[in-house]
Amino acid sequence: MAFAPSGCYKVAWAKLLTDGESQHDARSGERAVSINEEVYKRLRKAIIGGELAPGRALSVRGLAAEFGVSTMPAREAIRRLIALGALEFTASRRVAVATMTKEKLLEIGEARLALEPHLGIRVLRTTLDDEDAREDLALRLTEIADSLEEAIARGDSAAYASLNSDFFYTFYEAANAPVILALVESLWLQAGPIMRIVIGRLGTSSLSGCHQPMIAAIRVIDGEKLDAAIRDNIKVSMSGIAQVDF
Amino acid sequence: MAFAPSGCYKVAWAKLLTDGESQHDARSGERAVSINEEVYKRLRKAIIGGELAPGRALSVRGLAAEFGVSTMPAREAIRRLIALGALEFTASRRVAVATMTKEKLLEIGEARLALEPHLGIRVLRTTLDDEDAREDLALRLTEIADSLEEAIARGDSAAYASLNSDFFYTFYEAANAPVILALVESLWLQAGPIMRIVIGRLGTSSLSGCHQPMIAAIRVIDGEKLDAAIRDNIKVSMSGIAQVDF
DNA sequence: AGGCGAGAAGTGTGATCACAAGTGCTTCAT
DNA sequence: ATGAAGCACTTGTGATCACACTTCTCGCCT
Repeated sequence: MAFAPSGCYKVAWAKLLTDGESQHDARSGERAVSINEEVYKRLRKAIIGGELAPGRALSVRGLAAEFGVSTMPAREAIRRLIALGALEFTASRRVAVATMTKEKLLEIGEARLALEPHLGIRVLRTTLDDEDAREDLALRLTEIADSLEEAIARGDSAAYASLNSDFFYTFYEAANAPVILALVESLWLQAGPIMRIVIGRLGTSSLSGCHQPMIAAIRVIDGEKLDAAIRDNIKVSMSGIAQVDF
Repeated sequence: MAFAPSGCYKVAWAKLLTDGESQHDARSGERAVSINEEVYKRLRKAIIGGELAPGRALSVRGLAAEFGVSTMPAREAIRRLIALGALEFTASRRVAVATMTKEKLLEIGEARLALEPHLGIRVLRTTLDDEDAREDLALRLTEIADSLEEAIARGDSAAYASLNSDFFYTFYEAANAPVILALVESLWLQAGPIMRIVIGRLGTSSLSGCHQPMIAAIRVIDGEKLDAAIRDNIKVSMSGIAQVDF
């Protein structure tokens, strides 16, 4: 009954719904985030992490049942992700994870190349005169990169996809650029599902060390090197996706 | 009762709700678009056209009443526009047209400069070996540009804002790049309201002839000239906005 | 007369029900 | 056994109601 009408195979991330720290509004009542926001965030994480295959059917009622909520929050979360291009309607007006086409892939790569280097430069700019913040960021990124290397060594493509998104999220959030970040997030939401499949198919071995140049460029505050590192990273990802057939 | 709780001044675009060709599904039944889609499209048009001032309060029930629909379609349209950054929550969890800050403005300008030239190049590419399509596009753009000049001559900033968005929409849709277009659309949705105010304040006189270089570049299929024309246009718009205080 | 508190109206959010349309499965006839 | 017709179920969409919270206003008390 994994929030899809048919097929209904139990997915591993179903536990995400229960082990998360959501329901404890009894905790000092300091923050009352809406239910639909919670549903949205978890669904988004699942999509960016590639835990849902492209074309994967979703349904309002199924998602609501899976999250133990009413249909309304599930509806709003789904509509929100549709607006961001992560989900889409099938020919019969049902909801599914957006499928990838060669054209869409080229567009996503082009847009990522156009936008993400700007985030990188902004990270350097915001941390320019705050060495502590810069070093803290580098350390956090190194930590994630280390975990990434472990995932690569294990051939754990699921962990890789999740950690890879964590890496860029941590990095780009430091850019302090919510508008551009939202655009990039939309792109990641669209690329996440197929990315996960590609990694699983091509293996993680060729991805070792991909993130080190970025960290190094941050440490030495070299905008050109950072720009090149980001673009290289995007190109590697996108060319990897392009190798699979749709 | 213009879909806001207080203030409630009658807005000119209220007629948009009634004179549109929405309800006639009796017409050959070829297309049954959902109500929320209709509400969304009209609200989006109003926002991009700058007919709603930044900070303008909206409400689900007010919008529903204005459109003569139930609260559900209004809700979904509002949530969708929130997801795209056009609307936002106020401190008291009410919905309003997103306000502009200097930081957001810089980000929007940066993103537009990063993305829109790509759409321009794609327009040239898609019409490269189809002179008829290219000339047709140029003619349609010229038509809009002529109307724009009339609006400028009249000092009609409302018509200018609407036609200007029509111009770019017509142009960018020819790029056949839905993913990138969606990103740009999000940026326009965020810039629309403030843009309209700026035009109204600074006047339309300085904007004459802004669109001709783009049309000319299309006709001679000159990518570099088109790129420069687009960037110039964006810079003019953004510097205009930057002149006003928030 | 002026400040203030209680109530009324309005808000977003969530839940539930109704309905048309689509899907797939069962079942009956050949 | 195989085909198709019919039915049961699921789907998205829209409508309506309930509820907690904010805001505004009108009337009351000092």
